Amino acid sequence: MAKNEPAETDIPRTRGSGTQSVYTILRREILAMTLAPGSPLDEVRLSERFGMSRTPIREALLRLSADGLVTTLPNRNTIVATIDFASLPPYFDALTLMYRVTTRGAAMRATPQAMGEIRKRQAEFAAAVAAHDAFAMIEANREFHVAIAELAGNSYYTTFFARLLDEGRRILRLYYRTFDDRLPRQYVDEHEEMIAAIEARDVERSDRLAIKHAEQIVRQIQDYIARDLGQPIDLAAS
Amino acid sequence: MAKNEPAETDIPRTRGSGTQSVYTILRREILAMTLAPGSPLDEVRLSERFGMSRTPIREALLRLSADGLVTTLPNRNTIVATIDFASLPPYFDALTLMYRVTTRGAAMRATPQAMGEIRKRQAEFAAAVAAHDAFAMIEANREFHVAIAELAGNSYYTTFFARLLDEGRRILRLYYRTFDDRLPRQYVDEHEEMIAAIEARDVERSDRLAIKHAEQIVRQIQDYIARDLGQPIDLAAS
DNA sequence: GGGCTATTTCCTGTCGACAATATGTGCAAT
DNA sequence: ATTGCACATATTGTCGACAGGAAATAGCCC
Repeated sequence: MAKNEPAETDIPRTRGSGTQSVYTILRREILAMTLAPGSPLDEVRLSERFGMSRTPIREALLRLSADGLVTTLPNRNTIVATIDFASLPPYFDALTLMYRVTTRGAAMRATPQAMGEIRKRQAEFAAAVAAHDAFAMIEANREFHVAIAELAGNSYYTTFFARLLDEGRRILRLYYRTFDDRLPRQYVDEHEEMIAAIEARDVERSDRLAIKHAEQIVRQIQDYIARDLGQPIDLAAS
Repeated sequence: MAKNEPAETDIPRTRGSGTQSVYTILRREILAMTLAPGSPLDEVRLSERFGMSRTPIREALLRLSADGLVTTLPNRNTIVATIDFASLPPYFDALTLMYRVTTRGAAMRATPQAMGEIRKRQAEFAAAVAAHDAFAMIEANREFHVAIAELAGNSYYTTFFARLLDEGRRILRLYYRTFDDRLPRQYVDEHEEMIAAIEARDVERSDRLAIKHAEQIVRQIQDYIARDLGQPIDLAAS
């Protein structure tokens, strides 16, 4: 890399936007796995990259740390949070529960006009699947479920669920990396069923669909992990 | 206040402990309602109080902001987060759900030695009730339920639940302020029942007790709010 | 040559200062 | 008296610099 690499933004940014933009960019890169888990995040290097002082960088890292996306090693450095496969079963439990609670809640409060946002997200999801764009699909999936959670109208659930879904984005990214373009049309159909059940205000059916949807995802990822861990380890590489 | 008020700590603190201690102290004061909701938190004044520069103060405030305990008004100041009574119903929903999930989970994984921590917390809770110490009781109650959540072994639930319980501490503080020393022995008994059900690994009974316990708390606080809002407002005070 | 210790180096934690912005205040005009 | 604008003030957002710790390196003793 050249010595005087121009910073990411040379236009003088507005006051207060520094932390925000760094946070948003790093967050996106972490979730997209552009920044691999465990990668060191050097404050000085980041400040050079973004063309600002270390202070806004530090604040962005602090926010990421609160989100659980990075780990701060005191007096040493900050690294991208690693993915702990041991805690996947609890993760799936929590995810399933939130799928259920938010879908049930949405079914209880569904109104015709409130379905618009959800349908829009579903359309984006379907488009991403059709375009074989795994990244866009994962993002649209998150937005779809968050939209349902917002309809349910409990901000505690929405916040917690959004966090779980974000954490899951990295795992899904690992998962879909293995079969790049064969994205599951099945999820699109399941989403459609959920929309129908919510719109019909059928709470119990929504609940069953949420469970089914969650089980689907959990099973697929567990299969992937089992397959992956079953593969012979290349001892020579160490 | 004197001009050269000595700072809270004059001993030179160890590197990295600045942010941590400020965070801990402010957090405690906010949860104990020593710092009233809406109180302004001035960085300069805090830096004078704690005898350190604004930087560690800012980082502590940032962490509190991530916890939802303070609200940052951009380019203006930071205030202690207000209590939004409108969002109490969703809060109670979430709290009840987490009571249930963690108690069920604990009942599924109960082992004789794992009950020790829970019993210890319950003893502290009972002692606080006997001593008519509302603050200690609220804190012990939180620790009791977090201990159950930890036995359940799902860190996602534990984290979320702990956050909910913390947020509830301020509401409970409002509540118990009204009848200072008449602390409900009833909760002690309910806790005992829960311990027994968990130890017996009776999941369904644990669940029922969790629901009952949650309903109890919700009802009492709702009564309190209804009573409070029903009281005539002293217009002269404005 | 190997293990222990001193030194160096890199990076973070903290500091004081400056710049930008929002609120409050005073004045003038209607 | 009230509204609008300019100014003053207070508080945050950002910066560059320095100091303290931990890992990496070099030196020393065996």
